[in-house]
Amino acid sequence: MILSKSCIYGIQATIFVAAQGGGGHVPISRIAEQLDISFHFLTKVLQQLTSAGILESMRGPRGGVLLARPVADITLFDLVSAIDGTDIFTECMLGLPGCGHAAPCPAHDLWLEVRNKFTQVARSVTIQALAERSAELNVRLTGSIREFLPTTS
Amino acid sequence: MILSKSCIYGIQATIFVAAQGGGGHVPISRIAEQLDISFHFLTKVLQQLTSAGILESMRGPRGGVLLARPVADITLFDLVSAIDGTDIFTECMLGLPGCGHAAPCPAHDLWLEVRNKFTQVARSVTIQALAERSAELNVRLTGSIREFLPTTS
DNA sequence: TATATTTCGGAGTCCAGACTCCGAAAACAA
DNA sequence: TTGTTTTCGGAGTCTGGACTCCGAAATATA
Ligand code: SF4
Ligand code: SF4
Repeated sequence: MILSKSCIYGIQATIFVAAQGGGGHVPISRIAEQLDISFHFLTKVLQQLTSAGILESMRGPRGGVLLARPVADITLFDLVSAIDGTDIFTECMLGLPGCGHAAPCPAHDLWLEVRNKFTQVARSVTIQALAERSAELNVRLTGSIREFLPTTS
Repeated sequence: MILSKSCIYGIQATIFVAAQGGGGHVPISRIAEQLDISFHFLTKVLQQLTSAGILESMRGPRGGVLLARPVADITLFDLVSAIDGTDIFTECMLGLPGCGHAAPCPAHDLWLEVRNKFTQVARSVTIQALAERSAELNVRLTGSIREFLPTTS
């Protein structure tokens, strides 16, 4: 898996919050319930996003989290960086050690193209785009594929 | 890390074997020593490559492993598939579940481009290309970067 | 044949990521 | 104020990947 589970949960949750319209705070318990993620675990992931300035949180009744910035201003790159770090955008995908210290291996230019395209895509995909689509078809965010299968009963 | 440690070790070892010219069997103990990899661990990784038909092994004195196919015929794709599996070439890099069952998310086409480029590069990079270069500069394969630094003593 | 060398195969240890559990602090509502 | 809701923070458990260890099987050489 390219991205960690924490990261995927963070992305899903952020999309969900964005799709709620931003009227008020969304309690983490509801996000966890809707997306079928462990509440306690999701709590810690979203704490990372709040401390990264992507979400704002409030405690108490009617508390929860909301987006700290405009939806069009939050990209996949921001979320991945905040949770998994930026290594994935800077490391060699090949993983061979000792890079950049001597002449590059023959695959270098090709890998660089892949990595740059990867980064460029992550920077260009906004939460807004993802949220609009996921609002149309309310699927894609829940881990279950059962709802896509025709009901035989 | 995109590729597992096992996979990276397998790639490094295969390059090393290829760089030896293919005269005879190369003992795993020597590969492990030269590349600074745990011998017992590397043994298991190379067993995967032999069972995948990429390497051939022989026991006993003057035993070891050698390439089962021409160097120009072994690609990174082969090695990664044999050790880490093909998931990385087929999965969504985003990791969102439920894919392909309903309309794709807005990022789909972009991610597909990245994944296809990734696969294409992996298929086009041969062990021959990597081995030639690593034979020139005998570095790049050892994990240590000490040898790249100027010796002050 | 006897012996040294080397891969083969399985079992065990160690650690980080994934996930759980519990209590405390903050904020709203009655 | 009192109680309820909710995030915050830390500590604990579980699992798979990374790595170690040991004995057995195979093979070349003397
Ligand atoms: S030279 Fe480039 S492609 Fe080769 S191992 Fe280093 S970063 Fe990766
Ligand atoms: S639709 Fe495409 S990009 Fe979106 S989650 Fe699925 S595979 Fe990934």
